[in-house]
Amino acid sequence: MSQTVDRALSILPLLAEGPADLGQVADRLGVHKSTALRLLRTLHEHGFVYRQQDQRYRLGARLFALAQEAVENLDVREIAHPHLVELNAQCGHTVHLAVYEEEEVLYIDKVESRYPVRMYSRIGKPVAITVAAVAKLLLADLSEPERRAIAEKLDYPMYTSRSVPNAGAFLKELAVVREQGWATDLGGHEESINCIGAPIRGADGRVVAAMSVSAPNVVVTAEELLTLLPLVRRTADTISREYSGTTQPKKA
Amino acid sequence: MSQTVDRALSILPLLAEGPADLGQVADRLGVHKSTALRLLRTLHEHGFVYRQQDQRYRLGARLFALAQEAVENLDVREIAHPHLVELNAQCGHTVHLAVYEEEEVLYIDKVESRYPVRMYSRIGKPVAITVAAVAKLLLADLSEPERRAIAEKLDYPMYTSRSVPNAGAFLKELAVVREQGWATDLGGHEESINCIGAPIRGADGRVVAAMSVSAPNVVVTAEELLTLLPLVRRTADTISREYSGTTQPKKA
DNA sequence: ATGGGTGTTGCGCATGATGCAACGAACAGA
DNA sequence: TCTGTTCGTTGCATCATGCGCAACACCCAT
Repeated sequence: MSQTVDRALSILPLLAEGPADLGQVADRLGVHKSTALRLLRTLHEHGFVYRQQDQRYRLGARLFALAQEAVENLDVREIAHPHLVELNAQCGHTVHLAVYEEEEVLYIDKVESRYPVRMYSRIGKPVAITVAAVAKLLLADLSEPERRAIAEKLDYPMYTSRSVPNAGAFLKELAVVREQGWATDLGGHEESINCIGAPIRGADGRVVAAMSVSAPNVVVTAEELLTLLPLVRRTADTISREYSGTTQPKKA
Repeated sequence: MSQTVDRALSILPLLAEGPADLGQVADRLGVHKSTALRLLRTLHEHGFVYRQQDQRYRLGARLFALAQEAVENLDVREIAHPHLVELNAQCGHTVHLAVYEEEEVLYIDKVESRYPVRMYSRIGKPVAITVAAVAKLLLADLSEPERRAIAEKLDYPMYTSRSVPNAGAFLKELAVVREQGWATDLGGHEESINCIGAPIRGADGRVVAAMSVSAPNVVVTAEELLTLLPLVRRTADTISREYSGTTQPKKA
């Protein structure tokens, strides 16, 4: 791995937190100012970094453009979106779509609840991987050795008393999810929020994405939420069919 | 500028065109395969590229996550403020900046008039949503069903005889604003105060904020205020450009 | 003037990025 | 099964390149 590139790339997440001046960047990278300057200049030439009048740097438009293309390459999102909206119209709760990539689970789409009480989640943000229903669905589809490898590597923060506590419990949960074809998170992330999810599969049967419906206790109980399971699974299946059925969007 | 970083960054736009294998990347970069491999590995470690099953590389979802985070931390106010001050210096009137959030329009910045007669408004305070120019601009950008939903939910207090009286009139007004790209409030909130506003847009063209200039009749007439429209729009556009990070000018 | 805070430049040194060549794995055809 | 091709990967010797330093330029306060 290349040291120079490594440093340059480390600048980007740092700037995502907010604008920073040369000194701050150099400090956080642990390099000399002149080094940071050279890196920033290179990033700047490629449009990944923008320099505002006060000379501070922030992320540039090019990055946003690339991100746009990156997400367009995830064509599940495009196909799924209208169905997520429709599901939200039917049940009123928050709907999420997530994918697994590089040992992380990321939300890539979200339709907000119609109820005033909303949950905090951010598309593009890594998911609480040990408890979220979508994470369980995505990991459950990995091969047994992969599942084990990841399960052992993870931390198991006890967000609540009902969070998955350790690798053993997690693997057991994944086995259940794998078997039954759907997943829940009953207060494992936030005490008062329940969640049910279903997998979206590609033509080869592999899970390519997962979706979930979340709602706080104060709106519906866990049991009531579970009555939505058939609807959620039906929606996921519809998306799966459309995703694997239609022509390949790949160009020659 | 750093050669290594330069090459690494050049890979990303290349991958945006579609997945590519090691050989293709090396060729297009004009470097040896081993070099390309090292660069790709570094990009991979940072999650900027993703390796699919067939070993080909494509852009990683991490890019999307990064951009998402950056957008959230982007502070319109910070960027807009100096421009608002300058506009105030040029015209002397009160300048407002507002955003739409959770079915409310909030003032988030204000530069006071240089004239002794000031208007009452407070940063952080909800705006008179049915009449203020900034509110019209922000709501006009919502989707048609959203606009209608909100219009129906609102109250239409008759602050003055020229206040917008009902949902129908409001929706009609929003259509006009949407079409012409600017908005006014001529005595709709307080009898003697007029106001013109323009939208500030993000990289995707969506309206992220709105700004306005307000002045009482006793200082300038409505017609005189309207002569400031080009200046206001120009300022808003400048802020939009800066906010979305569009900077070609390779500074000399 | 003076000092502390920036960002910028030129330079000599050695680190670290480079291309090569050899290797391994997967595949296809004979 | 063998043989040739085409991938990705690794170790290594070479030297280009990125490195930190120190000096400089600039802006603002005092």
